[in-house]
Amino acid sequence: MLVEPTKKRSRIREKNEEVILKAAEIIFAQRGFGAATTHEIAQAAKMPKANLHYYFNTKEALYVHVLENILETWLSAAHDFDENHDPASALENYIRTKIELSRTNPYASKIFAKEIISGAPYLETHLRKVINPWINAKAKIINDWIEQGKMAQVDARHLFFLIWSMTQTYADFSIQMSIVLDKNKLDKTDYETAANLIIKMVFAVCGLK
Amino acid sequence: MLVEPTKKRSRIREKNEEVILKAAEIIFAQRGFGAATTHEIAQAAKMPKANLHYYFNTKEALYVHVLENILETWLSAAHDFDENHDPASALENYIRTKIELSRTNPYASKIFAKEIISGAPYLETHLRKVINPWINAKAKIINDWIEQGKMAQVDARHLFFLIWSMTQTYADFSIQMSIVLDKNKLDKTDYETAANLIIKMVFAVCGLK
DNA sequence: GTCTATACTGGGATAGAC
DNA sequence: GTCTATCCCAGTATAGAC
Repeated sequence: MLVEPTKKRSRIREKNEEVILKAAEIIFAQRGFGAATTHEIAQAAKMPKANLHYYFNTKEALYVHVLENILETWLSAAHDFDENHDPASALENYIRTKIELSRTNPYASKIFAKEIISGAPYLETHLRKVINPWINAKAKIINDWIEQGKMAQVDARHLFFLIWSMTQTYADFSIQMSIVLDKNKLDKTDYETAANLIIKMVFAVCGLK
Repeated sequence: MLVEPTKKRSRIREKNEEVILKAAEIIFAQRGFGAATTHEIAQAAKMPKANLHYYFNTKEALYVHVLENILETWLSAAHDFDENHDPASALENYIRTKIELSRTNPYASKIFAKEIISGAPYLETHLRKVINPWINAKAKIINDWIEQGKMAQVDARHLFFLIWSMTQTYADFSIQMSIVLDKNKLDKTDYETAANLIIKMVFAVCGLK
């Protein structure tokens, strides 16, 4: 009688990998890939450094896992920007979702930002394969809306560049903002003020509402 | 008869420090402080690593010099945003200057961005001392304009957060943009499109023009 | 699966000849 | 002022006991 092979990854592996990924996210956000140390990540995960290498062979493999998780969150956030909505509700939903992501998921945004600023060494392939088709589809939707007279003429790609920058800056540059606003941490009101202001600007330039 | 003391820094020191600072800017922008290596900076400056340490004792000292240069450029760019202008020309000038800085000075923007995203470990003091007073003065000018009925009610600080993000994203995220726009490098037209779109959005939300 | 000890490498910094 | 050789530590990764 054969021993049952482990068909699924063990419970304990599942759990530990999650702890490591969560710790890694924080350290990679603070330091970037190159400056992060496995020692510091291990400390944050409250386990010896050797265990990191047991679950993720190399620092690079760990980083790539973290990046992939981020992209997943990213893309699932963009689900209801489609041609079944009107421009106003599609854009408002999208902006509010992105701001909410910046509030609840600042580390992901920071890692992504550093990766792009560095020249996207680990992400360029993904960008070309995944994000490019995504934005092309969205740009087509916007251009259709423009043709149908539902919104004003606007460069769809540059509009997305600006929406991305305005929403993500509330994660990436939050330290600068708390210094300027003289508070320890941005609160929910700040994110609402931001969302409303961004929506107002985008609506105005799109001739909406 | 005494030997004339070297009253000014030698010509050759002047020259070499400049070469090193220029090389360091590029490498720090790509890698961030922690991941940059003095070896790589020395290569970019076409001199042996030891010479770096001769001119700048430590990597940290070199980084701080680079940061200080950036802040200087930054602040001098904001000179003509004052109460002697009308809101429209002040804002338009400021946005065009910032976009032009992103185009001509992308490394500075990237180093600054990574420093802030990392939690501003080397810049927090400067931010509190220099940039905070700056934005408070500008916010006061804007609030005066609002009181005088020259522009619509708007949160001045958040308006600056958004202008900074929209203009600097054309330096920091230019790699992502060239992928999306399917070109090797952004050209002058892209920066003009950006400036015009940003100005349009800002004017709309401020009730200008 | 966990952990200590350690091998090995790369990088910051310096000594000292030129 | 320049440069080679080198010191030394920090960091990735692994061996091997438990």
